[in-house]
Amino acid sequence: MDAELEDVPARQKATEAPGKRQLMAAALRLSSTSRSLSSLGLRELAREAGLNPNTFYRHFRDVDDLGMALIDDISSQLRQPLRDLRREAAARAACCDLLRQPQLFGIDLQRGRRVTHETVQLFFDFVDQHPSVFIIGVRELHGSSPVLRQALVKVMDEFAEDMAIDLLEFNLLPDNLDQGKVRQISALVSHGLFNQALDYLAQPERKRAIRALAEEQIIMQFTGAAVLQSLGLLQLPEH
Amino acid sequence: MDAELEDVPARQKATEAPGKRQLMAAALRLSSTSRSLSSLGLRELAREAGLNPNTFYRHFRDVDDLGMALIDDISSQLRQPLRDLRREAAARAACCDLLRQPQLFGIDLQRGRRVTHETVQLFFDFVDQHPSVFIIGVRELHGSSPVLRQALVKVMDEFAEDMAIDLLEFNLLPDNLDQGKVRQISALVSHGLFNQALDYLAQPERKRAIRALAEEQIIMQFTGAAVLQSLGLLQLPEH
DNA sequence: TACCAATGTAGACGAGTGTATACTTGCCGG
DNA sequence: CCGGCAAGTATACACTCGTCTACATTGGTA
Repeated sequence: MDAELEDVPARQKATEAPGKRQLMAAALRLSSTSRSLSSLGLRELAREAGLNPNTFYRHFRDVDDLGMALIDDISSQLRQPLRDLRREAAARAACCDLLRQPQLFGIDLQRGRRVTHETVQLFFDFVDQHPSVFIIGVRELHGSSPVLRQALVKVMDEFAEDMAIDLLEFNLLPDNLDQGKVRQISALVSHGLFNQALDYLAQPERKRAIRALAEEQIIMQFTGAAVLQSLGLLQLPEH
Repeated sequence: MDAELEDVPARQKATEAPGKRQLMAAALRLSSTSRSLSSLGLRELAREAGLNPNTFYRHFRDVDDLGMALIDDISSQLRQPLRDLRREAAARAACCDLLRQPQLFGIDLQRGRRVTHETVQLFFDFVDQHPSVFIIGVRELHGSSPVLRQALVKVMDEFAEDMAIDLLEFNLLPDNLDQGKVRQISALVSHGLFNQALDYLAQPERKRAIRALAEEQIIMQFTGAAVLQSLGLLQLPEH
């Protein structure tokens, strides 16, 4: 296959057909209000996009196919920015601790709390800026279409993997916590974050509370893992 | 194969027309495979139930109405059994500890691990016996219909509330952990359990691994909460 | 210039859908 | 025995849907 088509600086080169983009945007619009992706109709999408129904066939096989394209788009839109976010958060939180703080079971609670705070704030800011993306993402992650579900699981795993890498690189965890465990916790934390993003968007009046809650849960999860690990009470992760 | 909506123990005898139950069973059957509840059609349901399309109107206003009825049914089918399960687990796990074990930050880890193990095993056994119920439950919890979503959030909250009550009653948590905190953790744990139930059903080959994972996550969450609480590092729960 | 591939449009077909009106059947209190 | 009532049935209508075949408009290229 041709891998040379991908290095184009303008990302959307491959998906540049106006109609295609209009259809994908229409899908985003329609399903972010109160519909599931797989319940969208061919003609409905075309109508929303202001196009002829048959135009759909020029770009997609069926609605699931469009869903996959949408998820690919979402994934590449989210992964790098979120990663940059986390690095920025870590940098910002680490700027002012020149000396190691008191440790508890190998964990530096103050530093952990600071970087968690920054990460969570930036994450939810990001959610605020891309609401529909998160809405469909979480919807279809638990949805009825196996293909979309699997694709989104992959996106989430990548997100968790990135987080694990950063955690290891920035030495945010006690040394004795092995790598598999870090991945497991990262997956747990990212699942939690994404799920809470839905509540966050659905209940604007509780936004501050949900942010605080998310922070606390993350702290709890890492603390629990660190304590149990340092006591040798964690089982080996079975893949 | 699916005998989940079978015998009615004279609970809601007055409101049970044969056709109504057939329609609800049909909805459960159709949506547990690969459909979302709100995407089901009037005639489709009637066909599956072997009834005339118009019979639907005798019992429901629209598909969401049927969804609500289904959720009510599910709720009353799940709540008490799950509660009994948890009590049984606590009793079974407590039968053999006459003396208090060594405590860490106010938490009795061995006892906690035991009761967690029993609870998780019984929970997943229950999931094995009522697969479709959990599939639709979790699907629609993150689904696109606001009414169904809200109804299921209520079901989950009740489940978490029951769990919190049991936790307090059985003294499974350190005394310094205040009641609001217990509720919060219970909600977290129950959300986690229900979500993992989906993975559990979707990947039968990983059943054992998922059970172990769930156990461990629960232990982690409670440990983290207890440690942070005893260090006075938890914020007050808002709301 | 002429070709051609990609994109978008037009109209039509059959199947499926939600819903309204009208009919049949079984049951239960007077 | 009767009349009402709930549950289920039959038929019909207007509409949307996915899909098919055929046609129009580009822009690049041989």
